[in-house]
Amino acid sequence: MGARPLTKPRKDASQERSRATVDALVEATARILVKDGFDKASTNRIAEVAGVSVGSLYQYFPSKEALVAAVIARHQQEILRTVRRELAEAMGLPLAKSVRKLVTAAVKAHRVDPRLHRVLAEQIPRVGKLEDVGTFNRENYALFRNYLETHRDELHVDDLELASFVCVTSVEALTHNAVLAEKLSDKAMEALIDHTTRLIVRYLKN
Amino acid sequence: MGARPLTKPRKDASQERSRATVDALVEATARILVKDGFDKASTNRIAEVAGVSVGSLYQYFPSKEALVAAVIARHQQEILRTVRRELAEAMGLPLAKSVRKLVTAAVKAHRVDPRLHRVLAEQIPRVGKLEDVGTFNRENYALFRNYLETHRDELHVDDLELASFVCVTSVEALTHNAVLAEKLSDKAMEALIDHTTRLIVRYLKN
DNA sequence: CTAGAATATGAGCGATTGCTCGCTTTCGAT
DNA sequence: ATCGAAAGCGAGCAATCGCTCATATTCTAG
Repeated sequence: MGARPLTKPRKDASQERSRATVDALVEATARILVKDGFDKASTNRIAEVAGVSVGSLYQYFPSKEALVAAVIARHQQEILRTVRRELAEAMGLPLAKSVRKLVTAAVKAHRVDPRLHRVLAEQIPRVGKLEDVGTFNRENYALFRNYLETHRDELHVDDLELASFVCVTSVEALTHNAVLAEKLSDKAMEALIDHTTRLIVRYLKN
Repeated sequence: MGARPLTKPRKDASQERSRATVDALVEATARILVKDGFDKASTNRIAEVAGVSVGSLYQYFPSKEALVAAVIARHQQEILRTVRRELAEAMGLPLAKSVRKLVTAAVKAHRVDPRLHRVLAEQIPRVGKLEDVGTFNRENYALFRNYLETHRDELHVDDLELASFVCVTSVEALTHNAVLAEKLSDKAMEALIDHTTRLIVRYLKN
């Protein structure tokens, strides 16, 4: 018993100096992850890049996984903020207009830090049971399901559960792949948004 | 000059004994990948599981990457066989019927070895520049684009390039996630196919 | 039968990994 | 000025990694 989870901080920083250390460590982890990938992100190197000793690292993070978990949490926090901001404006609009808002929101979310997002998407499955990740995805998912309920009378589909899965999965995949292409002009990006919107609206409407 | 690619076999096996060794190594790699993930697949362990010495491993594979590349190639080979079989029957049919065939083909492709497929999808990006992977994806992509050309008059969309991206990405993501859920009944699977077909057909048609 | 080519072996190298622990420095409260 | 707690340090350990190489075994062709 008492096997403490490996993703929780070892102790929390009370003084400001230590909070700066923690920040530097998370930031260094993110930067290494983006620049060189998961494998090259050793604890020694993270500490070095953060300008901190390994010992200090292990004062606040019980494992390498915990570091990555912290990076994920920070990134998701940022994304959720972005999404909610866009989402609020969409709720009142008619279906076609609001779907477009949602798609735009998804694009913006992926643009928060595309390269970090890519690495995390690839590596998250390997960071073991990471309760926050599942929670985060369910939150996104539930948010959209709730949106569908709101527009229920305008929809043709019967199974809202399935419809949510279809929409969220498609939009996520499309925006994810599109943003990672990087070399897209604004023109191309808008075309992508147009098509994605059309895809979803036609699927839902009758 | 002369920096030989790390994914090509070091030498090819001419006798049958050595061909068996190579097979055992690839098979062992696949099994470890599925059971314990990429990180746990050390060359020493692969050799051990294959019932072969590390030395023999390095006679045929110049690096760990080459091993994984071989697993990928074998898996893709199997998938391509599955897809082509289904695809041939779809070409003549009207849009609605043929799209359904294509979606079914995608599902079957993902069902060849779902758990291996998952690991590979996660790890492929890390196996460096792996020319065959890109080639494989483009083949899939081109195949569908070609299909769209065939039905051009039935379509509303103008930009076939973009339309291919939208369709392939969506269907791939939907089937991938659905198959990985694993606990789906046949009933649920059919519903998923229905919805995916509807999604694509409505998007394309006018 | 024999020689040489093909194949197989595994101890072990140098490098790197995640991480510990004894110790020092800095801080805040008195 | 003092002192305990908080924070920081970094040499270095045990484990593991990918991989080599000198040696041994098995095959095939003449």
